[in-house]
Amino acid sequence: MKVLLVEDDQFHASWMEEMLADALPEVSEIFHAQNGAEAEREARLLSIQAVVMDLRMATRNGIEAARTLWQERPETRILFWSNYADEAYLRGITAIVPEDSAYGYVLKTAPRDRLKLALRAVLIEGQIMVDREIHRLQRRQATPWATLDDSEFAVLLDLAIGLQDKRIAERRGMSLRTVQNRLLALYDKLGVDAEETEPLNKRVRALNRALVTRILNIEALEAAQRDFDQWSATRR
Amino acid sequence: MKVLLVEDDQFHASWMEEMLADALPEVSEIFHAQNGAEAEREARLLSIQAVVMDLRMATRNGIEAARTLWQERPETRILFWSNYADEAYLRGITAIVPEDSAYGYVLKTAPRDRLKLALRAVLIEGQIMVDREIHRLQRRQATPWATLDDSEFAVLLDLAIGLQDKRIAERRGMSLRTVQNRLLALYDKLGVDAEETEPLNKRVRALNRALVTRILNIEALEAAQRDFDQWSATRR
DNA sequence: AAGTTTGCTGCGGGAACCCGCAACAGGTCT
DNA sequence: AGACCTGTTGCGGGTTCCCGCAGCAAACTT
Repeated sequence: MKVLLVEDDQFHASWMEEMLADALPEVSEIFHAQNGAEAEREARLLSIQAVVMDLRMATRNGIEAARTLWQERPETRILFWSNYADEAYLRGITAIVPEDSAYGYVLKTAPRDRLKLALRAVLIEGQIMVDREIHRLQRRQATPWATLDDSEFAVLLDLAIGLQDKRIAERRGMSLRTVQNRLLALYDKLGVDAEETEPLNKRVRALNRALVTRILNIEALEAAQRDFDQWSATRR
Repeated sequence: MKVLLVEDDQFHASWMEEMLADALPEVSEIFHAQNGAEAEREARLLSIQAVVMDLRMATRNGIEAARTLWQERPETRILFWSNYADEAYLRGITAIVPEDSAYGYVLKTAPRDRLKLALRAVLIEGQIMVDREIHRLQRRQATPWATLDDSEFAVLLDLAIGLQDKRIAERRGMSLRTVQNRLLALYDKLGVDAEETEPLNKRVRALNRALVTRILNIEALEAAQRDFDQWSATRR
């Protein structure tokens, strides 16, 4: 079996190569890409069906690359491997994973055994496996058990790129007042104004809280901007 | 000479150890800390005067640790060593570096030679050395040569944590209108509304742009929040 | 010395935002 | 069927924000 390793940090790359050789004897060849663009090219060229993918890379990040890979060959198995337990990454991934594709998400800080387990589960067995740390680390200060639903998350993204209520309403096909209701829910769930003595600018505060709690990260902002630009181009 | 290496990624740590041994024969002992808190403890205990410090760490980041170290022993020489060329880091550092202290900032992607050079320049010679990549990478889309001055940056931080105009004015000792003038300058320099077709929420947009251009990062938000909490505690 | 620039400030108004109140639709429970 | 919950929408008003206009003082120019 051929495996493509996408990772721009050489130390992590060589550690992972070693790990692959150790954990998966059925791997015959390991290919290596330094960024998302290379990954897309190599996967196409070599008919890769098993990938270990870093998320944060300089030129083209793991989620974008994965989207392309899955568009071209939905049965590709991808194990995402990241330093950060950002919910934004997880949402980004689950938004693009095709029906019945195998994928996984492991932290780079995970112990050796768990990583090996994940490699086998995802790349060989075709299972889905997500490091539970990712959920655990969240919701430190945000009101607990308050998960954003998809429509709230969509509004959060629109808020984050700076759209006004009216624009969000247009884009998402809601009335102005509904958008504002979503925003109220967001302010509540993100803990805006909770136990604050002074009044704050709620919109900015919501973005701030979303970032600090890792519900969003900067890459998610960039991705949201691209989506919006694309949508707004088609609409005129 | 004793050197303290503060780094929570084991691969990077062992690479740096090797690099230190190779580049600086005058180093007699290398100590190792996994995070900022450990670093403060060990430096105090061992009278460390030369430090190589990662910036992004789990429990206590490099800038906070450096502040403590420099408070206790201002002549400490610190080489910061980071994956990211965020202007926010650089501002954070220059805000806390004492008069005539030696420090440096090198990217982890820097070639071997440049790293060795920086190690020697900062730790042995006591010079100041900043990787020029850091400035180069900035200002992709922000209006060029538009550097924020200190008071603008301060207002940006206040905006970022969600303060309203009136509060910012109180905190910074400016009139309301002056704060708003600063905000106008910020909107301009950050490229808010530049070549946009639709009207946006300027405050949110400003924060978004500051993050995307790496003038701010999430850690800077967290730090600003702590500063503010502290300030607001003393004021009542 | 008179003119010019630059930064700080108040005033005022239009737009956006926050949000309570109430009406209404569709689904669920008793 | 009637009571009830939940999500959507309009209305209205108090607040904050954005920003043009203008006055003022200090610094700088000619």
